[in-house]
Amino acid sequence: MHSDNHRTRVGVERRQKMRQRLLESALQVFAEKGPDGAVIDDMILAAEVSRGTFYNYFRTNEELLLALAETLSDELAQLVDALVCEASNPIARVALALRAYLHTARSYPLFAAFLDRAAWPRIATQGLTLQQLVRDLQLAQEQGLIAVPSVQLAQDLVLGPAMSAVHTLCVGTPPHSYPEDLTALVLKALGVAAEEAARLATLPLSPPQLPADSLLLRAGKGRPPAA
Amino acid sequence: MHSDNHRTRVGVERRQKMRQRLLESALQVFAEKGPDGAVIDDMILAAEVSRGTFYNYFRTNEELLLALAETLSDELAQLVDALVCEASNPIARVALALRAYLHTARSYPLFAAFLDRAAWPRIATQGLTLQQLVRDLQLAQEQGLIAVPSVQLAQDLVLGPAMSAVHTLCVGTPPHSYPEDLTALVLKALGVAAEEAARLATLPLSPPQLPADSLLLRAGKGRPPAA
Amino acid sequence: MHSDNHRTRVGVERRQKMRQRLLESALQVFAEKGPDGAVIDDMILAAEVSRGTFYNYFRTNEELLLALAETLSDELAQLVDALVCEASNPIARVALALRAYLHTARSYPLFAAFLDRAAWPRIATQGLTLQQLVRDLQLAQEQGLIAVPSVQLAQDLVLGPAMSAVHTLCVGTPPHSYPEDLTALVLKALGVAAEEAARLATLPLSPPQLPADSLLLRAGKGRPPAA
Amino acid sequence: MHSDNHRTRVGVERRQKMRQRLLESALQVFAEKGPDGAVIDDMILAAEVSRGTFYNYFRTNEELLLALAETLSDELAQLVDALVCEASNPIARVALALRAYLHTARSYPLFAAFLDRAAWPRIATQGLTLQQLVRDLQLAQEQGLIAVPSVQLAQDLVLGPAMSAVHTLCVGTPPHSYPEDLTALVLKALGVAAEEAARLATLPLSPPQLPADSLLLRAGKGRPPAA
DNA sequence: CATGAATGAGGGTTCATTCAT
DNA sequence: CATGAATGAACCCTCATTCAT
Repeated sequence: MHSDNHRTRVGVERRQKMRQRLLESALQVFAEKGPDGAVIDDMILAAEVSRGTFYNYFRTNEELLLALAETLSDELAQLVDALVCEASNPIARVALALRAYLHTARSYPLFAAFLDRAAWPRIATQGLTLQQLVRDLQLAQEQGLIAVPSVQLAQDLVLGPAMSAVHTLCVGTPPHSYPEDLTALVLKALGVAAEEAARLATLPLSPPQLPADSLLLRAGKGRPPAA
Repeated sequence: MHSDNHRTRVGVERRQKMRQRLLESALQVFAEKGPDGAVIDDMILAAEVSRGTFYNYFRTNEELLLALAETLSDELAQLVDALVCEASNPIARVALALRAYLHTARSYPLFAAFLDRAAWPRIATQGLTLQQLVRDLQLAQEQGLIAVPSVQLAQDLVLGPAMSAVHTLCVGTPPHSYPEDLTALVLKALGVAAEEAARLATLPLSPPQLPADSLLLRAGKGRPPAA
Repeated sequence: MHSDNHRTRVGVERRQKMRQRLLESALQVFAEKGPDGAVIDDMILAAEVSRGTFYNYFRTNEELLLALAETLSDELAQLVDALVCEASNPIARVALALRAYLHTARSYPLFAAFLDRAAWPRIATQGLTLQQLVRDLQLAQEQGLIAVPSVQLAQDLVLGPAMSAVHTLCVGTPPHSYPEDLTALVLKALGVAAEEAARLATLPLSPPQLPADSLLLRAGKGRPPAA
Repeated sequence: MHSDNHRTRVGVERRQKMRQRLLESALQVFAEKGPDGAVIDDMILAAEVSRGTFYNYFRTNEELLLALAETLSDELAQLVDALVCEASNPIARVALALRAYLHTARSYPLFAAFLDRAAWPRIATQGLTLQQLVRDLQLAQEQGLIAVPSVQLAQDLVLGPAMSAVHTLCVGTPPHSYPEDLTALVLKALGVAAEEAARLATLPLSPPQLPADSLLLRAGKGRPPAA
């Protein structure tokens, strides 16, 4: 029958909607209270759903946190990939990714707060789209684009400042060029020559592309990304 | 009478002992479970004291955490100060402090784990002896020893990698020269010339001096600091 | 849809039931142990509910006590009002209210015990239906039906003996006419002439009317009110 | 030896002092927090003694409460007896006792607060010197000085208003003649003729005599008893 | 005796999870 | 599926009591 398909499809859509609603609320709650301070009551109050509904979608708060991290990770990966695919070499990709990450954190304060409170080390390590970045560092090293004693060290030199900068973005309003400044200096640490670092850190950045139903867009209400 | 003084002194000493015992256990527990996973029961089990005793010394777990952070901060500050006082200029002091921090983290895995789980951003920001480091960065900038767009940025470039490296130390065993390698690259990021960075990152480091009743010594049982 | 209303209504009813069950148990427990001796465990044991359920209805034991006092106060007020509305003048109403109060205390020993243990001064003052009584005393004074130096004094002369008599009812079995005897003498104290006092203290008292779901009825299982 | 006696005597005196100090503090604490809200910590803080010392004098808080009630009871009895011994007949003694009780409550607010919070029904019944009053009521009835259906009823008509008046004294400042007014009306309730009641309620009241080390005097700092 | 640290039972409160409607 | 009441384990905190010094 046709109506069965219809019923099913409508049902699936509604399920998606509810799931997104929960993720959206979760982002706000986790950003505000941190992963250990947030309790299920906060979630259902924020989402204005019943307790039972929560459990129809997630079995624990931890599972919700992971789902949220995964969703954000995917969106971020999309956003970064769109930029990075244009780039010819690995170190340029690293520079673009780092800047995109910081710009996103600045444009979406909830995202930044979430990263600042929840991400480290629980999340950052395990997923938040940094796999590609690590691979690019590896390639850059192999291709002689950077000169570091070890790729591990390169990671600490990229991720550490990134993390720290997210915190800075959360508690203050650093100058407009902060992402680019930081990127340039990080590249210098990796052994890129000063002029090349400056160039790579200021490559034109096409405006971020987020899917229409993006969590960041919905929850963030983001400030307009810097012109 | 003399006995009153004696009684008082003995009492004070015993109180100190118990307090240290609690701090010692707390370091282990916080290192293992993190500040949000640790409950008071963990503390009193680890310290083998009664529940009431806990409350005779600390009103909440949070207060214990702060006391612990303060104690560690003080010890670390002592340790760093002893090294740093020899240094002639601010940027050399930054290099020494960073290396000392990482060496300490490597020598005392409990300390590293504590930092990795508890320190960011709850602790690192507010106290863990980084005040001096921030001041030195400021001075270095003023004296033209480093060249960064802002001191805030310099902070992110020092503290971020430090934090990240502590995590690396916790989960793996990077090469022996990791602290020096990282320090050299961080200095390069700050604008120090490569040779000067290498020199500053390998200044001789006198062995760490900890007070006899040091928490690190007692709780850490630390590996022998690398020769 | 109709089912939503139904579901809601059923839910509300069940909530009411549970609340009444808790109040009923609370009356027994408070009557037995007093407001300061009763702990939440006593409540949940008596009501045979879980600890969590208690907190779904009341946040603290004190809040339960207040809710109970309010409920009893309301029932008592209803009961008294039904009698008193027949009365033509304020002093007659005072007499009827006083007698009704004592009869109720005698008919419902749990109520008496509760009053004896909990009521003074925590409850009596603030609510237990005595507002009307105070107003009637005021009116009586204004209309010259009683002659006392102050209404405050009149209050002490009515409420004091009432309270004291409740205690007497709790610990012994005074003669059948105790409420009427006491009422007559109290009226005399207020300046009512002896014969008039006797008359007012023995006006016919229609049988008490309690709502079907009355707490007194359910918890008290009351002795049959004296014929 | 003589010194042994000396040592013993000095010791006994010091014990008395400490005991009185504890009782004095206890009166303040019980008056403020009530018997169920006061904890041993309150006592030792108020008395500025150590925890151990408390237990050298009283085994529990309840025991302290009883000792305090007994002490106050004794002092009150002394005070009342001194007045009452002059009185020729039982009903005059009742009047004097009631007035003395209320005057004392007014002069010593801590005493009044203690009675208001602690006395009923825990204390009043069991000791606070009302034995004599009950006996006098009995005698008065036997001698035909009062006319009440039962002595029990007479008790409720005297003690109830007394209690209630203490509360009134605690929360407000009734007119100066309140004790006498109340006494006169109570006597009328008991069947004393109006003029006789007025006369008995205004017999001259010699100033209260308290022992030099009276608890009331020390703790109360009493307002000067009304002229 | 005075002291105050140590103890642990008792009681309060939260919150994740289940389940009947 | 959505709902929200019921549950109880886990935690937090207080405070009476003991006891070595």
